[in-house]
Amino acid sequence: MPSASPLYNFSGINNEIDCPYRIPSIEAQNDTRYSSNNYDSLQSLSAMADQSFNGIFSPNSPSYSSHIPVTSYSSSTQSITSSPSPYFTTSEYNCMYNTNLPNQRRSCEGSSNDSPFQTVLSKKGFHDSRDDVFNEQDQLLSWTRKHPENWSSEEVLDWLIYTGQEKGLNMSELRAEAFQNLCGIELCRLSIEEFINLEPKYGKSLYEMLKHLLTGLSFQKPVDITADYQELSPYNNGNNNPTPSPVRSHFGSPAYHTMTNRKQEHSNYNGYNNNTDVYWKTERQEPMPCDVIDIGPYDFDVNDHPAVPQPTVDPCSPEFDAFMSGYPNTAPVRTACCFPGSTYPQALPRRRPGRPRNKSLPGDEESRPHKDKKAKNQHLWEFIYDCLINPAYNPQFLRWENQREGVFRFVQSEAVAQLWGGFKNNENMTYEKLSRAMRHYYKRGLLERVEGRRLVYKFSRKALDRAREKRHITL
DNA sequence: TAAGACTTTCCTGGTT
DNA sequence: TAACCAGGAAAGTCTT
Repeated sequence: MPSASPLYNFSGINNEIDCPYRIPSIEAQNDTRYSSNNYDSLQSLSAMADQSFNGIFSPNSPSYSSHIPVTSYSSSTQSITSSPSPYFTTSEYNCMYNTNLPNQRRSCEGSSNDSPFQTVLSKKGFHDSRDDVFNEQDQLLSWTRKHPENWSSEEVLDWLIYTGQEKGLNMSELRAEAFQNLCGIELCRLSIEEFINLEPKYGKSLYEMLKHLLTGLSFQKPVDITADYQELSPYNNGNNNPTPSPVRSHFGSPAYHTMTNRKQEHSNYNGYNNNTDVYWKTERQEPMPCDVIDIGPYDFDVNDHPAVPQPTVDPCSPEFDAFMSGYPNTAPVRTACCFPGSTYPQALPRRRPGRPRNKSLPGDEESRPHKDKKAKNQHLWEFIYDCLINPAYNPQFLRWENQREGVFRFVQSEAVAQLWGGFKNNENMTYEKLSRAMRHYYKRGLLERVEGRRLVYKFSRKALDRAREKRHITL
């Protein structure tokens, strides 16, 4: 089985499939200029890594620098090592920075070729592609945009490496591989003793840093979820912020409207407000005025959480068994965020299917994310069905109205659209578009109209039979 | 290589 | 007014 991350290769150690369906944020595009919530990024980041990035991470830095930790795994020592140059700029991305000396730039001529440590860039063969660089950055820093409980096993490692570097741990001694089979929720549930057991030398420090990180987080109030949800949410720390979800606040306007306006908004935006709370109360969605990879904000809300204990699928039911069958050796909580057969998208050059966006729209070329990853080959209606039988998404995002008859309802239509968009590597997906695709199924006899009911659809018998047969579900 | 399937995007117009 | 629904049209990828 391949390693969970192409960046970490622990030979001989089993990795498990991680959560493939994640709501991508608007800033999960090729850069992370789209800051996105009320989480005080700089404060929490400093809690995790008290080294200052000084000018390098200054949001208003005119250098337009982007930074990315660079790590590699040594097959000979079975340990992860960090490049002495864990950062590079995208404007000069053949130049390297020293994490321990954040302001000290190394020679631009000094590539990693002289180093036993492999860099991201060297892994990519020094593609002269800014897009690839951004994608890689986004991949390595994706953990910064989620609650730790939402981290995939890759992101656990990303956090581990990043934190180890920033805390100045001896990375050659850090047993990162011991954590590689843990997803975020499992990591968060580890006791200090278990941390130490996994990593005798640094386990205590890592545990404390994780707890520090967790206690520094603030969470957003769900938009469509009931008060019960609030109470159930493990993130409800009594400090719910009424700030609308950045993800959902983005949903309100059609994509073309966003595209149309973004460039203008961008051009009008005169500075990044470090007070992310204020930033999000203004519901700004435009990019920050520089290409800084902002490792601070967590791009998630409580709705993007796999452990919400509201399953409607009876754990004893055949559906649940079918759902779980793809993960024979994993715990329910973990498998609840996974889908059988799903893997992380491969970074293959490819155009996104469908009609190209109107190039005449202002700002299109700049705001349009680069979708170069291969989308999974699954049909939308099957995706919807899978979500419906997944307690991680039902009833949080969509739910059965009549499971036997195949009638279901979108609870958070835009969130489902974002899930679908994430699945297809298309961050521009909206419910508008998803619903259009759904309506095509009427003609094909896979969906039947449910008159007079908004957000309610019905699988045809044909679709139900096909889906249930494929998943060995009997009702 | 072609054709059909499928999805995405854009759009207009209508309803709630 | 916003959100949703309906469906035509175009254009792309994917599968066979």
